[in-house]
Amino acid sequence: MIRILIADDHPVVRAGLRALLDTEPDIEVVGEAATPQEAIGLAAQLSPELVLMDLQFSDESGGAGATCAIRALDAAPYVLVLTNYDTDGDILGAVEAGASGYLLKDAPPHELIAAIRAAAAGESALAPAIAGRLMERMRQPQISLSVREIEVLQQVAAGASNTDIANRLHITDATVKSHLVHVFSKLGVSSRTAAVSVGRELGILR
Amino acid sequence: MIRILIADDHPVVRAGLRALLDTEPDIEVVGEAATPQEAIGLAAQLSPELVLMDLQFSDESGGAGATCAIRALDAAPYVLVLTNYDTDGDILGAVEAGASGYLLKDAPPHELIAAIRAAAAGESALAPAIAGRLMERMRQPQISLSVREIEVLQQVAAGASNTDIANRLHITDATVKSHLVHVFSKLGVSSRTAAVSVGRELGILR
DNA sequence: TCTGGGATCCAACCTTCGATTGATCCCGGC
DNA sequence: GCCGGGATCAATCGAAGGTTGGATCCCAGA
Repeated sequence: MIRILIADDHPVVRAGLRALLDTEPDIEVVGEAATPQEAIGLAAQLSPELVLMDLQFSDESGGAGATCAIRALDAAPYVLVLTNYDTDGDILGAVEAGASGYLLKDAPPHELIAAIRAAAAGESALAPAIAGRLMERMRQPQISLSVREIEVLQQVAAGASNTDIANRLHITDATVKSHLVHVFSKLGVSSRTAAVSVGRELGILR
Repeated sequence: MIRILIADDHPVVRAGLRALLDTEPDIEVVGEAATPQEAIGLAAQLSPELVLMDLQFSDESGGAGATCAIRALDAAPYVLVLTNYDTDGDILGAVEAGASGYLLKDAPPHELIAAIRAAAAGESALAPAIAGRLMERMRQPQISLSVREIEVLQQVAAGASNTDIANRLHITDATVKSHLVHVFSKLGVSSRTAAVSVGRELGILR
């Protein structure tokens, strides 16, 4: 019997998961959490074998932190991330936080249940689309921006002009441009708007 | 007995809605659709009294179009939009398409069921948060971009240059600039990146 | 030790963007 | 029918944005 805790802020999704999982004889849903905090508390209290964790919570504190906290518990349950989006940043964040798997909510039920069994057995379960993305990311050399470059890029994303950024960061606009050149080069683009777009995809920007 | 059609591309959500609604004696789920096209077809075929419609479908054709098509049917069922996000653009699109109500997926079940009963009775049902937003939007001078302007803005957000956009939309860059001038003016900005930033805040961009 | 790479800074060029003005066509409402 | 608004295009010009090149500083490693 696999004992499962569901953590999702949507009552509808919780009901759906429970309905889907109740048909499986070897799976038991032992609790439901509507917030990341509640998830951590219930995970410690109920000590399930697996936590089905949503990444997007309405209070924006996110499921990644909760995943991290749960994985740090004494009887650490496995965490299977179940989310709507397959952006690189989210995936990487979840994996780094210690998730055993990453599924999309539009996955067919049998895939979801197979992933649950795999994760409960200690294996890692990635949706095929996700696995592909991770591989692709591993293949290409790490894209890492310096702190300053990220600061500049954030200002750009907020709609600031080069001189705006220069004033706010107390440097000249020549320097801003210089930082941007490096950002462009690292992200493989050649305009500020494209940089913002790629930055979002990669999870550098929120 | 209220006969309902569920339209959502997530199996989990469909199961959840069905589970929640099955407990209500006067509500019957007569069908489930996983795509907007299927939703239109089943609505015509089953002629339910109400369609629970998701706005975000994976194939990006969107639930708004389906809502419009369903409302144009002979025995037009009411459409209750049920979605994750409360961005202004989505709400307005749904209301314009003829939705009787707009609910968020994180709404508590009793609220959902109350909304279903209200919508089936021909009343309009808005989640309180949504209603507030609509009110606020009505108060401040309408910011509405034309379809073409939104298309251009989306290209800008993706990082395209004016000539890129011109090629993709099969117009000249003079026209692109013209559209952008209007966008800037409507959004109260003076650069493409700022336009993207504001566009995101207003929910025009996703 | 010194050398090379990375981060930060700056300056002089060239290109693109945005403002401005003005024009035509089409469609729907008064 | 006339008017307004959306979509289309053109030409100009100054101001941003992007390119190239070079400067310093610091730290790790040959």
